[in-house]
Amino acid sequence: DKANTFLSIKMRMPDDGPPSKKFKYTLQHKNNGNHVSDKLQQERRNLPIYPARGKIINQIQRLDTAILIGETGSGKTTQIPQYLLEANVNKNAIIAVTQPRRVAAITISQRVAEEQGTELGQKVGYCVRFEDVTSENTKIKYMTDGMLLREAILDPLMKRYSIVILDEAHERTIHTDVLFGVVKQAQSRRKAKGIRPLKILVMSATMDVDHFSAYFNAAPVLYLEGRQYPVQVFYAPEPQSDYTFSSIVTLFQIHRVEPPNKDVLMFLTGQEEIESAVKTIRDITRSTEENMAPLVVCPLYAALPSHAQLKVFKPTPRVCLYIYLKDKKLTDIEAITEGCRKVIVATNIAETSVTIQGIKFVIDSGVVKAKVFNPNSGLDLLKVVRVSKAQALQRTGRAGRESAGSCYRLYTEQEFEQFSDSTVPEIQRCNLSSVVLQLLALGISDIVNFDFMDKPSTESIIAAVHQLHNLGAVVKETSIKLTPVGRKMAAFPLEPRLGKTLLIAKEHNCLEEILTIVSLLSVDSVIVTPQSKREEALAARQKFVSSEGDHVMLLNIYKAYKAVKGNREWCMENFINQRNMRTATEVRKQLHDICVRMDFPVKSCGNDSTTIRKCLAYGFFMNAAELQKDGSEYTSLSSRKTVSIHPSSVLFRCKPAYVIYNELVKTTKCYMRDLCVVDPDWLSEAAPAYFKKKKPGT
DNA sequence: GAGCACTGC
Repeated sequence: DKANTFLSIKMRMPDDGPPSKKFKYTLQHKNNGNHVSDKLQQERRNLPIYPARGKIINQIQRLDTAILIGETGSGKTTQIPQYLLEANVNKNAIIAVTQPRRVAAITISQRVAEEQGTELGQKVGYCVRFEDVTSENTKIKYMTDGMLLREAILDPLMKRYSIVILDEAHERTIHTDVLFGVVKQAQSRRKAKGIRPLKILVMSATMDVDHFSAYFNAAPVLYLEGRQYPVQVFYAPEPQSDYTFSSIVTLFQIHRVEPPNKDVLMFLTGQEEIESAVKTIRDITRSTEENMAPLVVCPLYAALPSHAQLKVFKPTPRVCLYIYLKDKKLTDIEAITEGCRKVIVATNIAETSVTIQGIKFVIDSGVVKAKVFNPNSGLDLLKVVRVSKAQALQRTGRAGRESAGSCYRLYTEQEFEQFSDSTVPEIQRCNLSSVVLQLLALGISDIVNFDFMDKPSTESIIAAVHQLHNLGAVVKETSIKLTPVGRKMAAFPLEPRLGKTLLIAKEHNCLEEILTIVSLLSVDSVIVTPQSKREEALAARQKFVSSEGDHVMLLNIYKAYKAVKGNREWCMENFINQRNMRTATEVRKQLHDICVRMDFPVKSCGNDSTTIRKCLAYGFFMNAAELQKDGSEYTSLSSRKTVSIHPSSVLFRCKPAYVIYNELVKTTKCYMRDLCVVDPDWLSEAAPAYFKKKKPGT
């Protein structure tokens, strides 16, 4: 019945006109087959960045550090490394170009290799986790920011690079933020030591230029012009109480008046909300009496199976003519026959990670689901919050990538003015234990005074150091120092607790099993429980269940998965997410290789699950809880807070006296997720000092 | 008896 009111929102233009000049043309990457060079070279010369080529080279030639502002797609990411290479600004050494995402590093390097007329992995290559496609001939190396950071642990001066380009710096990923300080330090140390100079190029699409420049010792800023398409912005005339409803209303408002070949991108917050909106939209199109063009509705979020994600990229099909022929004029039909409309209902995955062709309309709810971290409680909380102005702008820009478009903001202009300018950098929002461990491994001991562009709070740094201290990774002398244990932990791409658990497993000769468990804990859940087939899923899972907890069950699942060689049908039948299982297998292989390199004997303890649980207790003693006297709930041993067993755990409805858990999530209650039954004696053995006041089980 | 934004090593 809500559907009948869908003209209730009237949009109006902002007083000062659309902020459309911000949005620029996007380079379309096409594979041109065999006759590469001439056509590709011509395409390169046609890019808006091309006329600025000489100037850019000159500037970078004489500068140590430069900041380059240009919208995504101005061609800067593909062209600038090539310009520098062609003018040999890199002096025959390697140019590193970082990207926040794997897929970007891979696809961009493919394109650049093509433009250079070389095989990928030769002059141009890429390096991301699990994949190193470079050789000794590689001069331009695209890589994830996290990869360069990990390399820096082995070589803090980054000696193999003469130029480091930090691309998409405005995204402020935790890795880019740490790299800012690390490259700056490498540059000045190399200068002091008389080693070949290191040039730093920071590329960003941000408006926050002054902040970047000030941080890099007033580095000059180069601006890039690009082609642009205007996006008209509309605001809601009054605050909206139900953004999902308003989004759907707006969609149909667009759908009734606009030519149907123009697709719509709608931003909502999460899987459940998206699926319900998709259903509502489909129901309305089915039940309406109006002659509307058909709508193809596609949900899009990261957890969606990849085959369903691919639907988004399919060209929108031609329209079913018969719907319109009966009472429409021919002129109307012409407009309609260009295609029916596709509407994509997405999370913020469509802001940066996924680019869809043909979007002319964006509907922005103005909200996003974000992780909020509280350093005092150590609790992560997933909350629906307002987007930042920068994020809203990013969403708006998605409407103008190929031609002019429109963006409907489901908030008033006054509300927009209240949004924060930019999203709080990740480094100020999350648990820092991994970052602190990495910085210490890089030889940086004074973390509180490290040269961050935006400092994380002192409390969160102290909390991280504290955790590392409890794990025996650091000692506090005159300064904070990494112990041999901490040094080994830093070698693994794992959060510190999991890294420590591996080291313990080595001592207990059960690395074989713990490698599996740790890998499964560090990827997204491999267990699927669809609402519609809940009973079926639980029945299928029954054969893996263990009374000792979720970790042992995960191990059982992995063994069964390996026994059928990762068979797809088996995964379907057993409600196992094959994609995440494959990732876990890759993680395991990587961790295994590191163990071998470090001369760790990878031994199996067979079916001795007690040893496995003991290792987990030794590594996770900070995440332990005891059953309360009345047997109803648990008390966390570290914070003395009341916590409960998450209903997804195999231990739900069981009442073991002591458990350790992988993580705590706060929703309606404080829930422990991924639990393992432990003996209280193991906890006090693991950390006698930690449990000095009260020994568990006494 | 609950509910899982998005990346990355």
